Amino acid sequence: MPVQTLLQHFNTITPLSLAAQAALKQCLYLERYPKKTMIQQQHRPAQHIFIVHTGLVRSFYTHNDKEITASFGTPGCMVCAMSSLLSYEPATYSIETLEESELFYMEFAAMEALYDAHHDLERLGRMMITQYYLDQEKELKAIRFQSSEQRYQTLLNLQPELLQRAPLGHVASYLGITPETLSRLRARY
Amino acid sequence: MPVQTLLQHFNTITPLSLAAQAALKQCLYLERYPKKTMIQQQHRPAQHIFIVHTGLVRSFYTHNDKEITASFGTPGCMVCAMSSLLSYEPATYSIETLEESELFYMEFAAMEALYDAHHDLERLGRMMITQYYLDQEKELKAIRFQSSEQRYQTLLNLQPELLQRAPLGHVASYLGITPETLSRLRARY
DNA sequence: TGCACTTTTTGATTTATATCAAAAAATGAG
DNA sequence: CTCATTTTTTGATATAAATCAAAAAGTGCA
Repeated sequence: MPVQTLLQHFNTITPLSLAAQAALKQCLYLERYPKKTMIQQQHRPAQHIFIVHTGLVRSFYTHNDKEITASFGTPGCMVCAMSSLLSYEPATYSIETLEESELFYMEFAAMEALYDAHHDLERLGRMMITQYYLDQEKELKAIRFQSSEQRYQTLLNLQPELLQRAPLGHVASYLGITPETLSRLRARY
Repeated sequence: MPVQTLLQHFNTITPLSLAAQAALKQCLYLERYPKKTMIQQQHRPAQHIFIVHTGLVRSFYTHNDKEITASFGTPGCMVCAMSSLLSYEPATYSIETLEESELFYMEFAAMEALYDAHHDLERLGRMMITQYYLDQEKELKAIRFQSSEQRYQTLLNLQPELLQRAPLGHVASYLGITPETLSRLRARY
């Protein structure tokens, strides 16, 4: 039963009471989506948090009519239009599956309602956003101080399969470089 | 009584019970520091959160032996070695006053202890780190998509006084450019 | 008040990566 | 399977900003 695995995972972030776990479980759904399904549309209110169970998704936004990949989601990853959920404004991010995927989802509003009733879930929320902050800080420093080549190599070390499974253009914008530059980097390993 | 103003400010972020306010008040201290005082040293454990009451401070880290200004703190700003507080690792950030300043400070450990006792303070913590996340996201996009000149002009619009009060080199690294480039930008307004 | 030291300015050169352009390869619908 | 469309590769050129270098201006201490 996969929901149980997910709760287990949350429990390692911060211990959750049985009541909190039960309440959370009530709000979590698992669904299968075909390849190339848009599960969150730009300009519509962001409502859901997704957690990848199987498959591959990406979140992206547009800048000067170009799609910029913000993140890839592999099993275990939480993917959502974070800034829109947090600010309650229409989403600037879209999310789509790149492969057939099974995703947990829950209403963000439901999560917020649970915060009121369960102090430990509020703590979970705090710790998760904290982790997002720390990861983003790393990303900021990578963009500022590392060359295209260094960022490419980091990805190659940490998630080599992404370069096979995701189109080059998506990976390029994720790394903050043009497809041409990534193609050339790849040519000389 | 300035602590009262600060509590008021927190109250606008999320409503705090009187008990929570009283507990928080117990942990808050106000102190005056002369210009150029290091209030947080790199490599030492980060222990405090500072909130600027008067004056000007900056937080910075070193990269390739160069100091990089991470943020400036003006009255109302919270300044801390955030990532070290959150990760419990020795600070990679230093913090110093650029002018004589009055700062509120509190032990981060005390804040964490208060989280256990006061759900509403945990919420305050969650909402504050959330705001940090959203601000950092803006910064990341500015670095990725805006030119030096655009970032300079944004600063000029939002905090023109910083260019008078902080040394050019500090502002340059804050903007992610070299002092030479900033000097040239400034020359042609 | 003068002198060492630091910061800022100005100029010349280099460089990484974007942009523009077009060919080659891959993909997918009918 | 075939053709249209999209993606990737390859090449030539442009450019913003870094780097290197040195002069000028500013700062503070003795």
